[in-house]
This record gives sequence, structure tokens and C-alpha cells, in this order.
Amino acid sequence: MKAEVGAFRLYDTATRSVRAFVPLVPGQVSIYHCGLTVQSGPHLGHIRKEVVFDVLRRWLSWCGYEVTVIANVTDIDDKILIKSAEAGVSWFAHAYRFERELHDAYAALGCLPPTYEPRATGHVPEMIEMITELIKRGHAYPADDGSGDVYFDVKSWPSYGSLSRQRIEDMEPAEDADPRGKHDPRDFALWKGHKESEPETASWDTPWGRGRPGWHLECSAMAGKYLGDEFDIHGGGLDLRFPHHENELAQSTAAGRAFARYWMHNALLTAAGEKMSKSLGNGALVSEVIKRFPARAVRLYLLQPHYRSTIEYSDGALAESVAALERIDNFVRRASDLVGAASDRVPQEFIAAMNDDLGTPAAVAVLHSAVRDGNLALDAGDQDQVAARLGEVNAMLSILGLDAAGEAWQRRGDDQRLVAVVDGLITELLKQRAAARERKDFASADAIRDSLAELGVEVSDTPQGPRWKVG
RNA sequence: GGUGGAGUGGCCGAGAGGCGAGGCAACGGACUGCAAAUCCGUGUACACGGGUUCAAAUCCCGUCUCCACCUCCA
Repeated sequence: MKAEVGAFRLYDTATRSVRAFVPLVPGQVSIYHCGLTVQSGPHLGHIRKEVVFDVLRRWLSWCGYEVTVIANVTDIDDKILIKSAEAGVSWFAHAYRFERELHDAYAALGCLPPTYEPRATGHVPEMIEMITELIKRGHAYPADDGSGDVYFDVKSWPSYGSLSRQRIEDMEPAEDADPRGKHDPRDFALWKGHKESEPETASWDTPWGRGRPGWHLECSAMAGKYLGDEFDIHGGGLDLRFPHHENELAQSTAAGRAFARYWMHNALLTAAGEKMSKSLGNGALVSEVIKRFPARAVRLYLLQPHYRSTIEYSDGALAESVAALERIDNFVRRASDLVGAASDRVPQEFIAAMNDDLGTPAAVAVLHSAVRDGNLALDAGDQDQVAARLGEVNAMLSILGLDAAGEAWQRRGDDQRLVAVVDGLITELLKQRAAARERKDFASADAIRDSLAELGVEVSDTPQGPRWKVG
């Protein structure tokens, strides 16, 4: 364990305060965060959550904890059924297609895969077990209207509303005002009875008739199955706090489980002043954004603000991150050329920043300052200092998931022999340019540089000789 | 109506009573055949109005604007 237990402090939505993080089991951390409903391609807001929890996981791992991360996939819900029907494909094909897109998006943004990613449809027995327990304890009831729905009885659970600090009496009545078989309009569905209009494959047998999982229940059931009755951190976007997380908390505790010890919510990404969302159709799809901006710069863009601050999406700000990352990469390249590999070392200020509720803004500032000091050492030709700063920069980049050589960014299929050939060809051209410069034939030298530039190869002269990169 | 959160320089974005985080951009300089990269220098910012204090972006009161959630949104 590199870090002192309790050194990491985390904002807990349930208590609305930053608390020392003390895990349930010493040396281990269990995290559950709500994954996506795979009804359409992920936008930048969705992936912000993945990046935030990826950094949390990397940080806790660096601190020496053994981290288990469970992120579910909601592969059945109203919207999946509706959209798949519109598209004329089966609901499971529709869900799986977007599940794959989600995986592509995490990988593109350098997120390590969760320890396990359970699907809702694979956990019906666990849900039935939980509903049975809730009915037995008097906190749930099958609908009176014979629909096959099963509801949670919010009035039977006095602490309902505690996570979001809302009182049942103050809640706005539901818009549709259709009480169906509910005892109270605020009761929510644990299980949804099968409807004639829905495909037969989208329903499962239960003691209450055929039907399908309710959204809230599936997370409680899966968190319980993989992390146990009590676990450390439950996360998700701020918009899930109510009703989703409130309902999960109510169900799980009403079923006799202690559930999450800390609730962590990331703020949302807005576009033109409004929440980026699937329903508004204003989402910048990850797949589109990474065509226009390097994915690592997108990740840096998402980590420069604190995870609890709203980010107002802008191309301009993203472009700034591209420039900032280029400066960091330039240092790493120049320093590595000079000193080769350097041993990792994480600065104390970086540790302090990360321990303070995952303070990535201050952590990134420490990174920039190490880069500046490293550049200074490079200009001075101080190899020891260059190596020291390079080791720090690499270590910090790795924790933030921004190290270009890290496993999350490794592209498969790069042909190393082809890379060697290209390097050889360009080096040959650079030799000719050097010869031209030697005889002060700058016109020829510039012509070579210009023709390489047309191919997208940027050449720059350094004290160690010419360097090239694909810009 | 209820519950949270926000308004900071040209831009992005931290901080939360006392030396102006950091980045991007701009301008000036050093270096360079020219560039690029890099470094150095240049800024009297905290929505508005009051108040508390030796000292307020930060605390208090009021006002304005914006965002999120209030039954299947990350």
C-alpha cells in the first residue's frame, strides 16, 4: 500500500461532504457504476462518466488497492424495444450493436475495461430473488390490475428520499398521472409485466407472470451479486441520483442489504446550455468527436475540469486541450530522445491533488509544471534533471490514463517493419537536407522540408539534430 | 412548488478570508539560416447591490441570470 488508508478523500453525495475514504475490506475497493442503456451510440457526456471512473480506478490501484469495478449494461428497456421495432431489428440485436459501440468508445478514450460488465437480461434469477424478499418484508406488491407489474411501496420505507433529500410529499406528481396498479403514484416498478405489443423474447417467467426487469432493480441485483450486500463506492452521472439511485438504495436496504458506503456522482456535460442527452438529440457522439480531435486530447479535455463541475462543450476548448497535450508530448519525445527511459516517480503535490476528491485540475497543473521544469532542464542540457522530470511526467500521465504508450492506447496491427521502413526513408531525406544546409543551400533544404510537410510530416531542428513526426 | 449546483481575465478552468492554480490565445524578448519547438517577460478577473472584517472572489443579507433532478437520462 503506497498510500495511507484514509488519505484519499471523496465527496459523498449521501452526506454532501468530502469524507476520508475507508474501504469495507482493508486493501480492497469495490466500485459499481451504472453503465449505459444501450439504445443508441454513446455521446461525450456518457464517456465523461467512463473517464472519471477510469481515473478513480487507476488512482486507487496506484495507491495499492485491489480494485473491483462492476459496470452494468442495461440491455432491455422501453426505448430499446421501441427503437428496435422502428428499425425493424430484434431488440437484442439492437442492444448488442450499441453495446459494441460503447466498448469501442471506452477503448477509444483510453479507458480500461471494468472487471466485469454484467447484462441485465442475464440476471433475472437474482432479480426474482430480490423481489421475493421485498414482498416478504412488506415493501413490494404485485399490481392489482393483473398487469404483471410489481411495485416498490415507497410509503413502507421511511427513509425513501434520503439520498436526494426529497420528501415524498414535495414530489411533483408524475406527468402521465396513470396510476396503473399502483397504491401510490410515486411507487416505482421493480418488474414490468409483459405486454402483447412486445416481443415474446423480451419477457421471462416469474411467480407474478411473464415480464421483464425494471431498470432500478437490475442494478441492485447485479451490484449485490458481484460485490455483496455492502460495497464501497456506487457511482454514476448526477442525473441518476433521483430516481434511479434513490430507488436502488431503497430497494437494497429494504431487502436487508447495507449497500453502498459512498455515493459518487459526476457532473454532466452540457451543449448550448442544455444537458447533452439522447432524447434532446444534442449529443456530440464520441465516434464523431474523435474524428475531429485526437482521442487523448479529448480525454485531457474531460479531466482538466473537476468531475463535479459541469462542462459546457465547445470545440474551442477542445482545441486548447489539443495544444496543451502537444506540449506535453513534445517534452516526452525530446526528453526520451536524450535520456531514454526514466524511472517513474509521482510528485507529492500530484498525490495530494488526487487524494483530495480526485482533484484532476490541480493534478494536471502539477503535470504542466513538471513539463515546464523538464523543458528548462532540456534547454540547459541537464540530463539528470531531464530524466527526473521525464519519470514524473510519465508516471502522472499513466495515472491519468494519458500515456501514449499505455496499454489502453496500444493499437493492434501496427506493422513495426513498415514503421522502420518509413523511418529509414525519411531519415535518408533528412540527410540530404542536412547536406544542403551544410553548404548553405537553404532553398534545397526548405524544399525537402516543404515536400515532407505536404505529406503531413513535420520536421524540426533540435540541438540533437533533426526530428520528425506525423502532424 | 420541492431538492441540489453554477456565474472568475480574450477563451477554457481551479481556488474558497490574506503572496493572481494551470492551460490556450495575444504581444514583447532570447534562441534559430528561416521555421518549429522551448524558455523568459507582459494581466490590477471573480454576476449585481449592500454588509461583516485590519483584510472578501471566498463569510452574511438581498437581487438577477443560468443549469440539473422531481418515476426508466451518464
